[in-house]
Amino acid sequence: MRIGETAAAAGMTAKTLRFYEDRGLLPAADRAPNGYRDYAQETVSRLEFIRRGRTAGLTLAQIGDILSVRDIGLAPCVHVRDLLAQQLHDLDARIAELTALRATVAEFHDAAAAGDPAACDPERICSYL
Amino acid sequence: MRIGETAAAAGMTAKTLRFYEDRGLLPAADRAPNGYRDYAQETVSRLEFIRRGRTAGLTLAQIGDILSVRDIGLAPCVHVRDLLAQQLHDLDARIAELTALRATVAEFHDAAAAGDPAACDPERICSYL
DNA sequence: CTTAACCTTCCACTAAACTGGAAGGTCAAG
DNA sequence: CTTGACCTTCCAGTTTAGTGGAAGGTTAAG
Repeated sequence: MRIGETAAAAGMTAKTLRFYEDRGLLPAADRAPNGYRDYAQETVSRLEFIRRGRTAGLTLAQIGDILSVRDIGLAPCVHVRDLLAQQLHDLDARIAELTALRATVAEFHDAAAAGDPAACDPERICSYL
Repeated sequence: MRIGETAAAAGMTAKTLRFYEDRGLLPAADRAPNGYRDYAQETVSRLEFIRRGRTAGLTLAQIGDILSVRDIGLAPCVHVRDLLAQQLHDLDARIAELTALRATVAEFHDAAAAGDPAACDPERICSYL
């Protein structure tokens, strides 16, 4: 697959893939005889993993750490295991923060929904926003 | 409360509070006769809310939107309600992404933990990392 | 009455994660 | 055989969220 096709499959741009390669999140791609990057199908999964991590608020450096562990083939090394345990811990904390935030926003929403919607003219731009 | 004390209570720096004020996330603080900012106790909750949002990966602009709705006093306006519904939807999507990511990392971790930790000398820096 | 720890404003700088654009090569279609 | 849509490298600019530091005011403690 060429870079544009691969990027589109992962919902990214070709620029972003070159950037990720530069940052070490993607291994240097194979090259076609004409010099074009040639990606394997699995690259899309890798990119989707990166995207999930980004959406979750991880930095590219953190995602890179996780990927480098995966790339090693999951050697039974205490350091690798501990790194992953740390990542899990961080993710749990992040999920807890997000859940707390959701609860707070849900309270705001319920209070707003309790009011009479007819009290606000839908034709007019809301004067508050 | 002075700025440093308030910032410390929320786990931030005074610089960050001034920055948030500049960006409209904090209303302009009352001033003591000497010109120092004087914060109310509730400011800490507001800062904690901002911090939760940041940890969750929201931008300051998104957090500002939520806060401005809260500041209005939750008027029963369809637009306000819809904005909050959208925020809830976004938060749910983010929680789902994060949960999926956690599952993937947990798989890596379980595979790594299944190996024999004794196979790696804890004294040596892990050769893989 | 000076020192230290606060505070003030303002301006510049940083890091992360892209994004745009220039200058040029490749290749299938008309 | 040229046009258009790809691709290449390289370098510069943008946005977000701060951080650092200068230059100076305030106040409690020694």
